[in-house]
Amino acid sequence: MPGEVGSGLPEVKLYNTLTRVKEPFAPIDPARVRMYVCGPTVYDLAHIGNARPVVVFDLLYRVLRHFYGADHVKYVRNITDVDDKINARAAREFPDLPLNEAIARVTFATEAQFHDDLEALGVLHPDVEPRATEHIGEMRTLIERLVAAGHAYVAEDHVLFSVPSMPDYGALSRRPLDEMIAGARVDVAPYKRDAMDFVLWKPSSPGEPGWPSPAGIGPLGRPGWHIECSAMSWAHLGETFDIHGGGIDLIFPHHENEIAQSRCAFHAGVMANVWMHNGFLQVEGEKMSKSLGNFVTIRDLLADWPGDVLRLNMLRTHYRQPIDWTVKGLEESARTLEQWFDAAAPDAYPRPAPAVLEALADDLNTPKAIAEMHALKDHAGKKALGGTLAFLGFAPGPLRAWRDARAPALTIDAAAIEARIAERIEARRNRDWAASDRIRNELLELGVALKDNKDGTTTWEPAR
RNA sequence: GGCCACGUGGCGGAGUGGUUACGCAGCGGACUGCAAAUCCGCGUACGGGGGUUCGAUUCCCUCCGUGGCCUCCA
Repeated sequence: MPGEVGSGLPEVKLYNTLTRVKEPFAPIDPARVRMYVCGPTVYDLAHIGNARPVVVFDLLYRVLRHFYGADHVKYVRNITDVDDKINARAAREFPDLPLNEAIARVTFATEAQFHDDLEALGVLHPDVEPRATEHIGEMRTLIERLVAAGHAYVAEDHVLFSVPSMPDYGALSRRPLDEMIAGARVDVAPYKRDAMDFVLWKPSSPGEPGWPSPAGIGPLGRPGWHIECSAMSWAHLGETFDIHGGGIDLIFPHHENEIAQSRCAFHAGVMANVWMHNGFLQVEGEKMSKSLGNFVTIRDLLADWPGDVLRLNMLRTHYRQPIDWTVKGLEESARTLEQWFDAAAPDAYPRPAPAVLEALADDLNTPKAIAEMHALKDHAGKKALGGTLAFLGFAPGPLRAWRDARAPALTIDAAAIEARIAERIEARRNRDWAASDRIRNELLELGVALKDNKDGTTTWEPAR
């Protein structure tokens, strides 16, 4: 069994937000490693910040598959397709359509865009990609259980989770309840028994998406924000599973509330054993926001860069650190990737070099892994580098196509270049350096860079 | 206001209680008619102030700065 002592594989260690410590990863069942990652709410084009968890947890997925076997890891990443932001966008975008039809258009189109983006980023498909609207039944079941157990109550056709009913609420975000209440800046809905209580289910007005409500509520309703992840992880991974991931901003309230719902519904001590959170992303040193005008979608970036460059740029920073997304960084990433592909042996199997794997096993230390890849390039590790690149999901084709497309169009054809080179070789033979340099400069003006090789030949390539 | 992160050399970015990160840029050398490319080599660092310690960039306190969460958010 991979991972056991003596197998030669390093131990997988992961930083756990629950304990705030890096700990050895021990799956509940090594034959069935289970991971859930919060996917997008499909109301708008995904931005580069959305890409971070996708890329990071794709890498973790690859590492886990390597350690435990591809058939022994189950990765679930959901699509949240019921949400008031979706409703608002749909009403704005398609004011003449019935709301439900407008919503279907928004979610369908956004999900398709998201999948296109991820395709270009080269991430693997999760094993299951459930949609929230396909799991309304599980949500109702969870809510019924919570009401029956006294962890939730009905008020004005809403169902609310009773936070005080859970003594250790707040363990993930480490927020003592009294402090949260003291710092609360929101108006508390009058039907809440406690300011911290959150919505599990709410009534829908006519025209809004609605489903039969739980807990004896008459009007149709729709789920609150957090219940869908409890329902989908339960449906596909069970009551308790190994890893739950997402962006650091989801720690509170989203993940805290997921934990509350799932643990109280199942009377379980844990929902997931390991909670992992990727850090935030800034753009050119500033917070990304629509008002600042620096809101960068994945689609925008893919217009200028191959997906692999975006991937590498994402992984140059450790996943828990903040990352500053810059054009300069992208240029450096592109150059690094080009060097690797130029050096790597092309026919290698997709498998990580041991030193790279060791770095990745240590809480996805990608900067260390990248350093090890540079070492492979420099020494007798060209085949291992190729295998590592393939393991990480990098393929040379798109980068080469991008590089070719990016080079300025040559206004001179290859035969003419060769003729000029021959001319220059003749000039050099005659020690006519002025003529030689003139030809070289003229060609450079035309976008052709000459290289005088040690064997006396001269070759050319498009100037960068 | 409350809570939580982060602050490493020109830039990006790991890591560690005492010894090389790594990459980019820069500098020097080799090669070259001169370059380019390539190869070899080199440098500068751990936000400020206290404390613990034989010794701290690494632990503790504090201050400053940046960012995040507390409301939708990856």
